[in-house]
This record gives sequence, structure tokens and C-alpha cells, in this order.
Amino acid sequence: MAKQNTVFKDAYNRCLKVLAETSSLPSEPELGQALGVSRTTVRAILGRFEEAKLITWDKRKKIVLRQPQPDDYFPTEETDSLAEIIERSFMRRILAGGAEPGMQINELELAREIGTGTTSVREFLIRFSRFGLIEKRPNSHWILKGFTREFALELTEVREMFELRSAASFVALPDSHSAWQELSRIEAMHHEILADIDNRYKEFSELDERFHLLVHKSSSNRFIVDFYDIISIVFHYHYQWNKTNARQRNARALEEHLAYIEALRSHDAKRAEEACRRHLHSARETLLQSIP
Amino acid sequence: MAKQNTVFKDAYNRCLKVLAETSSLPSEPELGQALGVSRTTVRAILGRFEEAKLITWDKRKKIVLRQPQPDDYFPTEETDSLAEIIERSFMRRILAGGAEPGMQINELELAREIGTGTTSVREFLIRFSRFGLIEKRPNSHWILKGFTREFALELTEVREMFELRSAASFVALPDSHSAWQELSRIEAMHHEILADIDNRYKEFSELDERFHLLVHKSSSNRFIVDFYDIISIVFHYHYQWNKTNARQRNARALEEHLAYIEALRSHDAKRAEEACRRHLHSARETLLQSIP
DNA sequence: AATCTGTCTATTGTGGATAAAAGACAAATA
DNA sequence: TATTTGTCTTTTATCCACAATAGACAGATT
Repeated sequence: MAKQNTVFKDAYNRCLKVLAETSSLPSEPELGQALGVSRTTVRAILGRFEEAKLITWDKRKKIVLRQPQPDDYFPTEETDSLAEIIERSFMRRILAGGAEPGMQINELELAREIGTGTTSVREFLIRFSRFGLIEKRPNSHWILKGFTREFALELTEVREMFELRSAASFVALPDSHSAWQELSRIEAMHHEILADIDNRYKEFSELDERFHLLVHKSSSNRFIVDFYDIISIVFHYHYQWNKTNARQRNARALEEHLAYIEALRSHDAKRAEEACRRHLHSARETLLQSIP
Repeated sequence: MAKQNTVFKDAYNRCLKVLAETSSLPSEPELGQALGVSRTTVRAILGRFEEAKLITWDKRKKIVLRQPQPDDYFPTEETDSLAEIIERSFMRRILAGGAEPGMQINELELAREIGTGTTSVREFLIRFSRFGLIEKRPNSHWILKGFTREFALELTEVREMFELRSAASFVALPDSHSAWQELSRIEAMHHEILADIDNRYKEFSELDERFHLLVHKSSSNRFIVDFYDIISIVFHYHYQWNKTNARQRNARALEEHLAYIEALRSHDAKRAEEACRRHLHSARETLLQSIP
């Protein structure tokens, strides 16, 4: 196997949804645009649609013959890119316990366990190393530095520096900047979720990322924005494997966000700084509590 | 070719120097320790020494037969690791002109140009991407973001945040901390170079890195320390290809360092902050001046 | 008893091959 | 004229193979 055709499979599934809502499909370039893939892939999808008797395809005429059934879709396991699979598998190992700091990481073993070639694992580890959780010994193994208390403290220290700086930029943004609209949308989502917190508290994680990324982006500094990747991945997996008091924790964070958002809106740097500091402080506590 | 034997060649050259100063070589593990390589490599070196009639080797007896001649050494081009070669080649392309922002980077083309496989180039690009100068479009090319004025400003903004924070940690270090001794050594080097600035100004670059890295390390924060890699590589290549007024610039920076060092020694956070700020400000100006 | 050497195995670094995906260009169509 | 399609070429993502290097262990040596 050379390349996984996950791009094809994922686009195929998404294209089935487009198909379900129309009687004839648009042009190839248009479909490519909509699905975010090249025409080559679009044509492969159309070819397969034809084989599956989902459409007839003659040049510009792509007529829908029938509605897609559940088993027309590729199973979701097959649509994840290899990088995603490796990441998940690896994060489970190191965050969900059983991995002591100082442990050696073996490319070959990891590859075998995941059922993939070493090159992909290797590339993943190189990419992942910027998160500061592993370290390479050239010509030898990788070392797991572990998701420790020190790691969390170092991470949050930088996070606080960056977010305070970003919040200061945010309040200085002109009213015409699109960030204010996005901020309003995010604020509205907060109210929606809070109104039905018992059922929707799980949506917090995604909203949290969206909000903080918006703030970081206003720094207009690629290093600050890129650093948010680290925060993002840590909190993402952290939320996923640490569900104690999730409802209560999330409710509190939502309230803090609302205060923070209001402070940003005031254009008052001092107020924004205080609200930011307060929220980041409690976010840090939450993170630390989950580390033994 | 599977793996370059640069580790062997480099260790071989260094081992020749050990050999030049003794009449019989120490044990294999001891040599491995001294050279920073495994016993396997040490044994390969000893075997080659024997072939070259540099020593006789019988178990623990490794008797030196003759002094190494210049042509016993491997040429230096052969001792650089592939990663170093790729890095240099790539940095020359993007810093030494001819590379417009927005340009596409082609793995295959780069590999051919450097005379290496695509895997190595690819891994280099992944590692390098954390420096914020290039960006990946999955399933497609890389994009050169370029060594622009924005890049320099974003870089120095974060640098200033981090170094100010580190300097504040530094003044709080207990007198017993080894950093104070290293600081004294660095200070002494400054005086030495300044005393003979016309001949030795080129040594500044290395000393500069050593000094700032020491400061960053006192933050005890892996993200701050790791970030110094970016500063380091940028200034390293920048110094190399931009020699206008080098003597004068370096002399000024050395003076600023000395003031900065004295301020750190005073344990006065306020003074240290001022000295740090002053130096970083002029470092930024220097960097910006060299960008069109 | 501690260290060293001989031997063997396991893992990393790197080039090469190949399917998937992107993309270029000219002819066809509306 | 502006898109769209058919066809072809180029490039990336991935696996595999193999030499270089690291590392483990038992027996030899001091």
C-alpha cells in the first residue's frame, strides 16, 4: 500500500450528503471546491457513484438515480487520516496512564502496534516533539517526558503571558474588525449552552477552543497563534479522559468566559486583563487537579 | 546507501586527536564515553585504525604506532550529518535571497538539488516548520512565508517577552546556583574579545548565543528554552550572510551585554529589566535593518 | 568484584518504489 | 468568452529494505 485513500473516502462520504439534497450534481470544479479536494478525486468519486448506480454520469449531466443508503457510506474508521489515527493512539498511551516519565519510545514498536509503517510514526513523533512531551536522542530512542505537573505549569505560564498580551491587542481592535462579530456569535453560543447546561455541557470543549483561539489570533503573531496548538491538543485530550465534575467545571468556565467577553467589549485594557487573569487562573487549577 | 556513516567518520576524526596525545588508547567503553558514541562505533574506529597502521590492537592492548597525518582525517564535508547539510542548503536558499514569500517549495526538487532522498528533506521540513517560515498544505506543497519584516517583528516580540521573564528569574537565582559561575566565564570572554576586537569580533556570534541561552534557561520553562532555538538559528544564519558593519555592531552588543550582566549580578530586578530591554531593543533594530 | 571484550540482536536513518492526490493544458461545450 | 471536461504529468504519502548505530549479555580478564 502506498498512500491511504482516506481523502477519497472522506470526500466520498461528504459528497453523498450533497447528493442526498439534489437531483443533479454540479460541475467537477464546483464539487472540488465544495469538498476541498482536487478534480482528480472528484472524478474518482463520480466514477464510483456511477458504479454504485447512485447517478448516471455523462459529461456535464450527473443525474441522481437514488438516495444514498447507510451502507453506501465508507465506515468512519476508514476516513481518518493516518496522522489522526497515530495521534489518537499515541495520546491515549501517554495521557490515559500507563506511561511513566523517562520511558523510552520505540518507533518500530509503535508502528507495529498501530499497524502502520515506521516512516509515518517517525514523522508524527517529529511533529509532535514541538509539544515538549517527548524528546529525541539522535541515533537512538525517543524519551517520554510525561504529562507531569511541571509540564502543566510551564505550559500555563506561557499561555498566560501570551493570552494577556493577546487580550490587550483585542481591546485595541477597531470596531470594524471582524473579530467583534465572531465574539458576539461565541457569546451567544455561551448563553445557549448555559441555558441547557445539563444536556449540552459537553459542547464546552469545542467552544472553549474557538474562543481562546480568537483571542490569540488578535495578537497577529504567528508564534503566539501557533502555540495555541499545544494548549489545544492538551486540553482536548485532557477533557476527553477526565470527566470528573465536567458539568460543574464547564458551567463555571462558561460564566468566566462571559465576564471575560464583556471586559473585552468594554475596550478597557485593565478590565480585560483582570477578567483574563481570573479565568486563566481557574483553568490552570482545573488542569493541575487532574494530574496526580 | 542506507545510512550515512557520518557518526563514524566524525568520531574517527575526533579519535585521531585523542590518539595523537597518548601512546596507548583506553578501553572501548571509555572511548565511547569520551567520543559520545556506542561501543559498536568505537570498535569500527579501532578496526580502521589498525588497517591504517595507526595502532596495533589486541584486546585490551591498543598501542599507538605513529602520529596521524593530515590525510588520515576524513574530509570535513563527509562528517556533517545529512540534517546539517539540508539545513544549510535550505537556509542559504531562503535567507540569501532569491526566495520570494509565497513561493512553493517542492520536496522532490529540493531533494534532487541537495542530492538526497525525499524522506530526509521531508523530515527536515517538518522539523523546520516550527520556525514559522514555511507552512504545509496537506497533500500538496509547502509554502515559503519568507524572512520578512513581519516575521522579524513577531519573533522579537516573543523574544522580548521571554527574555524579560527569564531575566527576572535570573536575578532571583540563589548565589549557589551554577549559572552565576557560567555568567562569570561569559563575562570574562566578553572582556577578552573586546580587548582585541579587531581580530576577534567574529567570535561574538557564538558568545551571544551562549549568553542568551543561559538567561533563557533560568526560566526553567521548556517552551521558553525551546523557543530560543528559533532565535538562535535566525541570528546564526543572519550573521553569516550579513556582514555589514559587523565589527562595530558586535562591539556595541558586547558593551550592552556587559551592562546587562552587571545588572543581573546586582540582583536588582528593575535594573536587570532595563538593561535587558535596552539590549533587546538594539538587537531588534540590527535585525530589522538587514531586511529590505 | 569490577570492568572489559566478543558476539549477537534490535532500532534508527535513509533511499527507492508505488498508489493516491494534485494540478496543468488543450479541446469541447454552453 | 467563460467554464467544463478529458487526458496527462508531477508531487506527495506511505511502505519496505538495508546499512549504520546502539545496546544487551555472557564469558574473559584484571
